[in-house]
Amino acid sequence: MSNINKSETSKSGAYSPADVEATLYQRWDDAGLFKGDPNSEKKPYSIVIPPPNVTDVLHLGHALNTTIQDILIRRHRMDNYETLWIPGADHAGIATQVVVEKKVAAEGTTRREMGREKFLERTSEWAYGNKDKILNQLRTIGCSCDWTKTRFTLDEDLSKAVAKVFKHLYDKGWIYRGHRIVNWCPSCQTSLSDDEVEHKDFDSHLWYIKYKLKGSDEYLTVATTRPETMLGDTALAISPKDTRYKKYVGKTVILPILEREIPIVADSYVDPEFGTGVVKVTPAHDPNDFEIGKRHDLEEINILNTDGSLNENAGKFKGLDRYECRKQLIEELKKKEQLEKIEPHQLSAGTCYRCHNVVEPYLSDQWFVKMSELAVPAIEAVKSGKLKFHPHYWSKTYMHWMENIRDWCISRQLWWGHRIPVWYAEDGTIFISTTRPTEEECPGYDPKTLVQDEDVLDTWFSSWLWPFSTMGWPEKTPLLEKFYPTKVLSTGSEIIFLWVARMVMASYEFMGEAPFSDVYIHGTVRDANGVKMSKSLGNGINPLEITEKYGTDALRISIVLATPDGQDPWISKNTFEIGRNFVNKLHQVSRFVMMRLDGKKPVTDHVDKNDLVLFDRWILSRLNRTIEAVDNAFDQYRLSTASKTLYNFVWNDFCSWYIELIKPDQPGENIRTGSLNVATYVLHQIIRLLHPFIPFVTENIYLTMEDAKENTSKTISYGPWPKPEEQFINEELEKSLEQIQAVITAVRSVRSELNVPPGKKSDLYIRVDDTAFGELLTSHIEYFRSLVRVKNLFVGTDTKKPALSASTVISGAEIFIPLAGLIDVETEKKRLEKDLANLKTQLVKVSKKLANADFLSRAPEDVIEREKGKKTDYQNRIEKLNKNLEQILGW
RNA sequence: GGGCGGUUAGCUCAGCUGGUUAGAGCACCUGCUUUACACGCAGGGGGUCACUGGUUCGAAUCCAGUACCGCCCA
Repeated sequence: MSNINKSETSKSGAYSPADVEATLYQRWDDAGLFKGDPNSEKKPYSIVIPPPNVTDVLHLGHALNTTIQDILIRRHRMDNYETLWIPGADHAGIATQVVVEKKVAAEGTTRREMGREKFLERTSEWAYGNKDKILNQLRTIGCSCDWTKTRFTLDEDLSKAVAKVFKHLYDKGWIYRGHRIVNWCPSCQTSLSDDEVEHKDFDSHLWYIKYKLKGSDEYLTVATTRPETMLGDTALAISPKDTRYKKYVGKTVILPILEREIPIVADSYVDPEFGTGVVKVTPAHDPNDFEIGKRHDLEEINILNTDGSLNENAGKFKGLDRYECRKQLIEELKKKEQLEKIEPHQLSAGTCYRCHNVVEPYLSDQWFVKMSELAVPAIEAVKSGKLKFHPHYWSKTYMHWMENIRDWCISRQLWWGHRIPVWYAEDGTIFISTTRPTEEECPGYDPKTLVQDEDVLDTWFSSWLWPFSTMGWPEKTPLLEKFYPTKVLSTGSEIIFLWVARMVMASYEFMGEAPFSDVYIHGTVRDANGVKMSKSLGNGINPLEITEKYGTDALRISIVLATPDGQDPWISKNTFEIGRNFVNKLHQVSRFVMMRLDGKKPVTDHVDKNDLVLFDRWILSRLNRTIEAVDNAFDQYRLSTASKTLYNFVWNDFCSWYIELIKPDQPGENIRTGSLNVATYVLHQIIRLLHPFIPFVTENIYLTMEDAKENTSKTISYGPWPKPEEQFINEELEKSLEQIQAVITAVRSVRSELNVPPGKKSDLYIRVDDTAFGELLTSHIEYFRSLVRVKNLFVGTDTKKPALSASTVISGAEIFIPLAGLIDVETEKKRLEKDLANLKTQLVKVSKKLANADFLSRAPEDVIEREKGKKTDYQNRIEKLNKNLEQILGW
């Protein structure tokens, strides 16, 4: 013990996690502790990690999310479950390609110049390197993932799953190619699904443009938020109900600048209240206009290149960026007096979730998944309670999305990802295959003439299979057999649609059941001012710096303590002090216990019920209540509550009360053997309960207690997980202890307020209301003598108040401390008057209640009794205080 | 526009089935080299529970509305 503690305790005496953590992690990993065994007889408990994307570096959000998962995994590993936590990463098509394209650009080349193959080589190199980096960072925060099962969405097995799923859905008619308006990111130069678009509000304008009627001086004014799209206008539209414009339907106007003749149509989509009631119709650049165009058989004119610049259909604006075009076009309209006015306007526009540029509605041919039928079992799963969200209200968000589900655009105009397994013959016939079809696979066609789709699939099209593709599906693997479905998915609310919902749908379609029974949604990490932490704002905290400064355990417990169940945590750098302090406290108290054991083998698995004093029975009662509360919190996925419960038990009940009470009066004396055994037992239970939260310090204490630092087969990781034992819970006994605590606190308070030097001891006179309280005190004074600095204790129902003594009144007793020469009459008087005023307020309250006939007739009996008891107690104490005050005034 | 959260001490949060003298941590004030821990110990100050109504013998807690903050969807 002693030499071990030297290495882990710095000069100041504080715990030094750096000396412990890396070694223990290595030890666990080497021992194969994290491996999930599909042949095990134990009940399974599995989790798949929400794969961080390969462009990520570890941030506090990951730390929170993975700590939660590790807590759940470790808790169940201790509780005799066969646990499996599958780690991995996803290839993040858009994000990764953007990163690598930037690097390539810095070298003066482009992906097109490099060619597909070379560019992908380059991307792989970077992505695989970064993937290993971030997964290694998870080890630093103690994650007990089964690293032998690390998966990546582009792995061969997972790619097979993707291809199989594509073919299955295509054959079912649920994957189709559509000519549609999609969200186009001109910066990433790819389509996006609806869920990858983030809507943001912008201060913008409404431009009112005049369209001249053909062969007339009259004109119609149109209000638009995107004036440049007028270059693609192929009609104007009005509401059929709008009498103002009815007469114009069927006539034509001249499109300003391009001078194209376009018709005026009536369509019920038009809101007569918005703008002027006349809208321009641009079928190729607005989803609603696209629908109007279909209804009226309008031409679709695409005016944009893929990079957001104007194409040849824009006339003289060709080649200009969309926003430069807007500027010049407005100037031109002004010159031509075809701009009526400009009004300020709040605009909500979609932006790309990867690069945050404004996306353009863009007409193109893309692959879609039909979602309506996939959603059916996924909706039912939540309705029937097979799938539960924690906190439960997130199920409403999920349901709303599911019930209004729209088809999913899954093709991306990228190179990094799963290439769409579609081959086209010259006549448009389609064959599905990841590799060039063989002659048998395309009868009647020459395989050599087939051309594969250029595009790749949305990354989420591979991650929606994650819970089973990582376990080897479509093969029937032992892993799937043992560990599927998983138990719980832990994630933030922002990917409920993108990922969680889709996993549920895919799992029902391909596995026939939900991928997990519980979804744990944790908060989003914010800085000290409540602003979301983000790379772009630079307000993030690097978890690795925290582990260096405070230790991994401190990072973990702090972040869990700081994250309210179901809410967003606000975290600053000194948030982590709470965890550091707690970890140190635990280390210190275990050091104390070990020192007192003085080399004796500790009893850790039971207590001798025949050798217990009041305090021992009390801490056992508190311990078992704590175990119950912690289990209860775990059942409800309230990890913050669980951690706080343990924090309070350890710091207050165990350290501040129990240990202090069993400490011998004199430094040299031994602790009573029975109590020392209880302390050891309780400490052992504590480190078990805390191990999921702070695995390192608890394992370190365990190994020290077991004297097993050199024995690598020993570990706390396999439990047993403490179970509550009803027999130890005793409310009466807890009440007795509360009475003793009340006396101790009252004496301390008096001494402190009167500035009695802590070293000065005094006698203590206590006049009790009943003899039971008196006996409780006299029989236990030896245990708390040093806590109240008492020389001689005098207790009785008729104990006299000694001269010149301070007094204080608690429920059931009057306490006198003779302090001649230390009492200032004014101070003492003020103290008593303050107490008196307090009690009088309470008495008024309770008296009023008891004077209320309605209360007496309607409130339950026990409540009335309680109130009566309070009244008597207050009156009692007030009377005593008054007497003491009178006496003081006589001094 | 629709939906979902939130509003309790200076700050971050508990307070779950209505009855508590409304709690904790941090911060603040006082004292302390007390036999593990100053990353500590002991004591103390600090709150009209956002607002307005309602239900009830009784509301921080339940209901309705209002205001403000945040998120999601359109």
